[in-house]
Amino acid sequence: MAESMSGFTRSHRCTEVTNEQIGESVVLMGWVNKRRNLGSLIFVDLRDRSGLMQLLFDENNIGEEGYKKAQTLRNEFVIAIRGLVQKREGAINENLKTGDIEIKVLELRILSEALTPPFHIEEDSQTKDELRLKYRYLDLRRPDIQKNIIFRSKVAKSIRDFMYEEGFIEIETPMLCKSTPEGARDYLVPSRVHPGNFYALPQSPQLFKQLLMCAGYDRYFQLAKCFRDEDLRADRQPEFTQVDMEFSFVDQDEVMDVNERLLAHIFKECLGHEVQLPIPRMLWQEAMDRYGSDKPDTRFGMELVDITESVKNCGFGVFSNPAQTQGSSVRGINAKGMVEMPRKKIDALVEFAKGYGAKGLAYLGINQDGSYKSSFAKFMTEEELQAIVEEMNAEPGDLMFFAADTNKIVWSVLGALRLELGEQMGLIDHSKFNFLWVVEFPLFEYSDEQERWVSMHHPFTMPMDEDIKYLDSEPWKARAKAYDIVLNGVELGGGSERIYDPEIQEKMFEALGFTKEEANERFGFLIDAFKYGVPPHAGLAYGLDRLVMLMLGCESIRDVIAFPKVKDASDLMTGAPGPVDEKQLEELEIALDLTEQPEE
RNA sequence: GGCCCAGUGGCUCAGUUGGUUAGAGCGCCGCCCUGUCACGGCGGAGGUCGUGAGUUCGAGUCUCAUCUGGGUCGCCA
Repeated sequence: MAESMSGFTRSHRCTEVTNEQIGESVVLMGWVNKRRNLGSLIFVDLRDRSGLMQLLFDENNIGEEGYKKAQTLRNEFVIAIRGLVQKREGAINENLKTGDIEIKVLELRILSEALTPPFHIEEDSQTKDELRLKYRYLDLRRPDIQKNIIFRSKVAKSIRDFMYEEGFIEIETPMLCKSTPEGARDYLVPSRVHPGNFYALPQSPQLFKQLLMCAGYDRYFQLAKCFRDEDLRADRQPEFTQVDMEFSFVDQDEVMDVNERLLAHIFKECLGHEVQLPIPRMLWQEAMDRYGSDKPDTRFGMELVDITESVKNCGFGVFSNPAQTQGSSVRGINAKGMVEMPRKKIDALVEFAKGYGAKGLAYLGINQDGSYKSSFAKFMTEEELQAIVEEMNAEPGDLMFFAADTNKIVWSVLGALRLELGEQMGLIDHSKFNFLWVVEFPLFEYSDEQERWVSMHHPFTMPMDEDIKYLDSEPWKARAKAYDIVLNGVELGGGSERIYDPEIQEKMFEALGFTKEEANERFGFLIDAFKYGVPPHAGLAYGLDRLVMLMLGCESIRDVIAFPKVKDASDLMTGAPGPVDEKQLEELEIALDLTEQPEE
């Protein structure tokens, strides 16, 4: 039977009580973290979000009835106590912030009893995710998760402080939007009032923030919930939070400047870490050539080397054929000192490479005696091999891996292999925060699925001035005034200058294969808005979840989201998504046509 | 949609080449204990080995299917 807390007013959180209060009366409330019953003496570690405080129950202080009640305490009971702060008689617990004091309890109320939880409420839980997420409300009690969630709040506040200071206005944009089939899949919301019509949940507030610039708000920001109906990853959830911002009357450099200072502010404020400014910039092309990735992890080297020229005429067809093909290449990375890698491990890396589209992965090791250990040396002359060794800057003891294919595949394979080897070889310093701007992205990329050119960023991204001429004829050559901010090989955010010239916008739509009617149907309101006076504008958006994850060194964004979803985008705790009543569907005039019968 | 990994008391795990009654630590329950803090001592309960087929004299162990969770490729303007 739950007792009332009436008459009790909490005076402190557990770790807010200090030696200063010795002799004073305090009222604490919280959860029983641990009880140690010594017979005529009971110790209880009381837990709240601040930490732990030891309570002492002694029949001489609390009386016979109170002591009996204390004997019934179990883990996770919610209690309120009144007592006196005192110095510990026994040993001091160095592991606790409050390790040299305790509360001599004079009165106990059991506010809520608790079942034995299905797993221990403790730091560094080894419990399966499945169980943790089903009982997320218990998982969230764990001190390390609480630390993460509280830290996230601190980051959010730090962002708001900075943005307000810089003259940004926080404005909310709608959750119920118009579906625009460009980009990720939309989450759809049926309209009751307009049967057969649907809202879409925003993938980002992109169009609204551009309209806010049209409307003269000058500098806008928002911590915006965004939704994408795509498959999940360790760093991807179907709903996530963006730090979204847009500026008027600025160019790329000013956006980058403000954001560098924002990042420096957050890291200083929340971690006490100094971010070295300015953050280095790298061209997209350079990032791909050197790291095989548009989000390079610059915490270690092992860069890609292009050996296309030197294998053009070699006797190994796997190399010479792509080397002679436009848009293909042969490149390698050098795993220094790894020639002793067992064959089994090498084979595993070959399989790993195949997962990224490679047909195979060639390797060349130089033994200490100068002889080769290689999958292809027998197809080449000594001179040809020597040329490769020289280009790769290799010496005895090294093991090189090569990919030969289209550039796209070569980059993707070696980029992934580099990260894998970097991790395996322990080259990555996990205490580092390496920021990097990647700039001058291609404006378009070819979609094999849609068999047309699509925007790499979005259709409102401004081409680089000197590349506008390519829009009609050679779109693949056009670069964008777009920039990504990368931290430790993770894409933190991205942005661009936007098109505000209707002529260029029209050319963009043409290049993307939209007819005027289609463009009007999808984005008419934006095109119209631009006819009424639009300032040059640019913006950027970060993934807040990823930012917090990286700041805390977490492996998954689920560790910094209070109620995350699992791999198939369902919520193990609430069971969402679930079926709805017939009546609800009738109101929406929706009939289901399920090819697969739903489970019971 | 593809590939890889995992599933054994409440939790985390062990379980040999297929072979008696499936073990441990923690937790839980009971009794004892006045300075514990990984409290200690004694005793106890608790398992259709994710599920379903199959191979076998015999399956936690082997095969197939399936479910659940994780990672990843595709996908993510």
